[in-house]
Amino acid sequence: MGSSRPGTQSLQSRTYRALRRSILDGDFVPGRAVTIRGIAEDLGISPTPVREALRRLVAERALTLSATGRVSVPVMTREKLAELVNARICLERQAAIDAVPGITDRVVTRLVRLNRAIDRAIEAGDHRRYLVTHRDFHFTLYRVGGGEVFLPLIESVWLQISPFLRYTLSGEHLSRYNTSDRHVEIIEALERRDATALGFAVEADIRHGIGALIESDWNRPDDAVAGADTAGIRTADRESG
Amino acid sequence: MGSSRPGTQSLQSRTYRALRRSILDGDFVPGRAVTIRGIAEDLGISPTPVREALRRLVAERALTLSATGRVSVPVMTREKLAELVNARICLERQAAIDAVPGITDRVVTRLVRLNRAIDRAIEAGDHRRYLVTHRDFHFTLYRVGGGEVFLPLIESVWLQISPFLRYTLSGEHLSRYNTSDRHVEIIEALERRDATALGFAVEADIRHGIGALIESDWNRPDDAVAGADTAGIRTADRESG
DNA sequence: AGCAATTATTTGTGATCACAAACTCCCATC
DNA sequence: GATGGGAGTTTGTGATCACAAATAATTGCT
Repeated sequence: MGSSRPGTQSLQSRTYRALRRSILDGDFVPGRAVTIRGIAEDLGISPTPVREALRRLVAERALTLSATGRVSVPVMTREKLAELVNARICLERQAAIDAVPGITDRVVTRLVRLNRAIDRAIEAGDHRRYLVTHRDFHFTLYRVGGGEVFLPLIESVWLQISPFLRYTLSGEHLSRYNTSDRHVEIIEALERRDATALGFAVEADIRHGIGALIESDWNRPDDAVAGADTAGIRTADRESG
Repeated sequence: MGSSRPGTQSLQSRTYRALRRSILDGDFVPGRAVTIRGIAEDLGISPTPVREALRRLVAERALTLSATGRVSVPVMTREKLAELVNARICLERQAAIDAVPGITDRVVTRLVRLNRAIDRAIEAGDHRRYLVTHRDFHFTLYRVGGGEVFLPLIESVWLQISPFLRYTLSGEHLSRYNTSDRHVEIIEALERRDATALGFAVEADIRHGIGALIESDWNRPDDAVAGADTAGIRTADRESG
């Protein structure tokens, strides 16, 4: 329909995916406003599909909609972060446990390989690569359990946390709070097909990986980070002058 | 903006709310298709706000989007229902536990009153009133814990279960599987501010309330139910001929 | 009558436009 | 110099239109 060639996905869907990836990769700075026309111009399309993509991200709580209709990247609060950590523990522990019956050696091997990739990213100080491989590790595990219910819920939580990770996983934090050790626990529990141990390992991974950051100086000013248009997405300034 | 009077919410928002309520109240029959133009005509508005409202509900997994762009009410499967029950247990147990510190006698009194209203609805065989009061009971509890993270997640799960409840909570099922007893356990745990007991009570409520229906004959044909336009929403037939 | 091909209708998609609310910027005033 | 008001700009909203894909209806053939 519309002016799309057969086999090509809808513009709104591609826009959504591009924005979503940008958010997960940490390109979106909390507090900044995202305008429909701004993104539409950057992508060379009309505002219509952009509007829908943004509304979808708002529905998934990745972006917030102000009372005046402005879409912006949500600002993290301590209370919200604590809730998000709790939600991650709830959902991901269950998703991991549900995955146990479907775990094969092949999956474990892949997780081991991903874990090495995470270590390499940390060693190289590659912030973006760390995010991608870390995300891949977790969702590779959760996808085993099938999960047309849990996966979207977990993705929503990750989308809400991702813009905040930009502050915490940069620079020295990247090495300090690395989650590799806990991932080893996860892998060991998987090799034993031990659901209980896996649940504890996942909880420990989340709690110590992100939960430990609740009390750190994560409320840094926006100007500490720049270059938010890595994926061709422009985020308009909110407060300037 | 647009042609809305000041103080009036956007058309898309009101449309979303109307559709959402219809879904939660069980007016949407699984398997039926919902068309943008159909709803727009019923509401006397243009397709634009309806499209966005539908996409938002799709994002919240209340409706599904087929590969051809058709929006329809999702059909429940056993696997999906089992997952939804698990998700409810995960999320709502945690939300209830988080609510304990904020519980006041006033809240408990209100829950007791709502529980009586649920009993009255069951006694009267009032299907819709049961759904409304039952929902009010649970969300009154979960709202105490604040929860700008948990509440949307829980609402998403409820939206996914609601169209299915239409089949189970009608007729004799309404009295057989009533959840009043478990609600009493919840209230007693709240009076004692006992978070652990509350968690178990919530889990038992969900597991016995809906989980017990997994094995019953819930896959009834669509023609068993009619009159899906109680809230002025028309749902177009999917397969006809 | 049963079935396949064709036509007709419905439906989603994306662009464009008009409008009003919100925001920005600038200047006058205290 | 800080503050309040007003003009200009930006931005979201909703309606309308054109187009193509998908579905439904119909026709024609065996």
